[in-house]
Amino acid sequence: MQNLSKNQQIIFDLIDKSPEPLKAYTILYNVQKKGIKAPLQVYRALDKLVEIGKIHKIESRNAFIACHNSSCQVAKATAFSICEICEKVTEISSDSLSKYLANFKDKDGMKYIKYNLEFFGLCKKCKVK
Amino acid sequence: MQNLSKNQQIIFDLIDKSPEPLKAYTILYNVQKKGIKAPLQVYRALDKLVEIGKIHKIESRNAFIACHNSSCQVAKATAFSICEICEKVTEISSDSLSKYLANFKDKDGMKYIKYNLEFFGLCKKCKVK
DNA sequence: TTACATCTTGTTATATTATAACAATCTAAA
DNA sequence: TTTAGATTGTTATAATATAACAAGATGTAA
Repeated sequence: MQNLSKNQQIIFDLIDKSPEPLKAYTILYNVQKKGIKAPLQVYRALDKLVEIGKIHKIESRNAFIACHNSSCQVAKATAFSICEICEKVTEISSDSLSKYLANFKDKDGMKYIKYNLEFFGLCKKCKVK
Repeated sequence: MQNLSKNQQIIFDLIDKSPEPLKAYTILYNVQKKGIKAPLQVYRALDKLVEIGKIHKIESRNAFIACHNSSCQVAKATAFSICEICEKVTEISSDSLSKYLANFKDKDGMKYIKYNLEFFGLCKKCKVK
């Protein structure tokens, strides 16, 4: 558990308090007043935060959310549900799912400790409408 | 099962015969001699091909591969293994996996018919080296 | 067969996402 | 305290993707 650098902390705080995934350039616009001026400064912090498991990238959306699941910090094994209407993203913490996927063997008998799963559908709210 | 349009067919043929996922601009360079000159022509064909299930997008790589698994054409439920060294991508066709994921319920009891799963690791060849 | 809707194409321009390259500064451990 | 590694700052550019508009092709139902 290492300490975050200045830029990493600024960017993590922003993502952590956001109710929705943030895109790199949205982050940039929001931290310019804190002295972070260039895309690369944002991407470098994002890379590091992803690497140490503090945030995850939602690949299908090119956006980033904070991790609230202590177990995936090591494993880089992530699962999300994404609402196709309101774009709400929720990290899934299911022991059964993570166990199933960690033990899954492909046809060559290969196992994977690293994966990313994105479920798509409608969230509760959008389903009702 | 609809017929493909001219551009869709050209682009599908290229992806289908490629041993590896292709990126949009790689596709563009390879079909310019066939009269497809602009990115948008490529992206439109790709969108359609993804929509009808003839190809899949590898989200973490921004690349496209042909589908060889008839069942996902309808379901849009996809799973891949990706080698982190050689970038080889293989579509996973596992009844057990697809059944598990199709029946998976999140903590709200929600099921998802649509998902994308990307496993990361080393392929057989790269593991040996 | 016509008329209509829908899909597809072509084209230019631009938006969005991400990295290269180089130099300086900070930080923590030996 | 020195030194390796991490972090920062900066400019430029690469890579990925969409907007907007006009025209042509296609099929389908009256």
